[in-house]
Amino acid sequence: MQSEQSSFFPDTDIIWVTTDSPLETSSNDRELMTVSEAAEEFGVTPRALRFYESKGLLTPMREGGARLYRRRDRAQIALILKAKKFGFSLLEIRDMVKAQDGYPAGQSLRLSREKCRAQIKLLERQLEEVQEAIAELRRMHTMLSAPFADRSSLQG
Amino acid sequence: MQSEQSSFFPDTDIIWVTTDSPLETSSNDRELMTVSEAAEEFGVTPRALRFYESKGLLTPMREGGARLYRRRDRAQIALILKAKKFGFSLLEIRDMVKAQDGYPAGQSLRLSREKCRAQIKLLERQLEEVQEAIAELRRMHTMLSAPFADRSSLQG
DNA sequence: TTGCTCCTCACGTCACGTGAGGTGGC
DNA sequence: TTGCTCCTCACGTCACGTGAGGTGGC
Repeated sequence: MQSEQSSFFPDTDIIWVTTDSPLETSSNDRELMTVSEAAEEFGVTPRALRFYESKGLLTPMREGGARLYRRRDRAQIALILKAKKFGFSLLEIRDMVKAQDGYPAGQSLRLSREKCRAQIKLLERQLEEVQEAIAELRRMHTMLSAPFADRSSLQG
Repeated sequence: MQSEQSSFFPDTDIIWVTTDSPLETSSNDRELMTVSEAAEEFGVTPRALRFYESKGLLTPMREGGARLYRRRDRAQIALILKAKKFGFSLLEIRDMVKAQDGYPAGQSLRLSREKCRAQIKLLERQLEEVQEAIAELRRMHTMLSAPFADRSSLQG
């Protein structure tokens, strides 16, 4: 459970995922926000934010039952969405969130270089799949629609 | 329910999705195959094929309960997987499968040009997302891991 | 009889969507 | 009182995964 490392040089096998600015995605620097406001802010649904919370990714304030999202909660949301974009599951993200606790600078997700590499590989494969699909759909769209039309006179 | 069209020139707003060869993906020209054999052939699980069948996408032969996949069934599987790669849902694919009934050449999926265009747009958006994610992960991987390391001396 | 493949339920998973029914403040 | 947002169940969706329990032919 203890992680003994050099006190000066941090673990080089660990990458800390951060957002450039705590709230890079918006100019909104309000102290507190409701679910629907925060959801709106990040282009997700209130349901999604409640769901992330139920999975332990988020812990907003409460005021008589109602959720209130502080700046740090919103920074956390930004990190979650970034990790999701990277293709990580909510379970993986939860672990990355938990692992940020010991980190002094606060808002950042712990990610091993190994896992980073693996994720790049995974996304690269996805990329190829999508590129192939687009190419084929374009070819089909360009071609005459009917399969018995003479295709030989057309370039793919 | 009736589709009245020019009898000579087929509907130009319809694209027929086909596989280049009935069984392009394999050199296996056996008459009949079991679930696990067919699944193996296409790199999917037997469960997936049974699931597609339960959704009305597939109708293999039966021999005393056991499923037997003819060449046309396997050609159908190839079409389904192609459509899946294009990003269509099984529900959409089912409709495309149903719409192939009136088509004389048999194995092909009906797809409107409009929907084809929309799908290309959708995949293009996906592509950008994935490309951005890869770029950012690569940047992070290249950079020194710690957020308090001096990044200014490194190019992204 | 053992081993292998096949089968049909049927519940689990992942990331939410979608009502249902109820509360709180202007 | 009406209207709006908030809340908590809890079931639905999509594309399968994963046993559970049973059958059939070599």
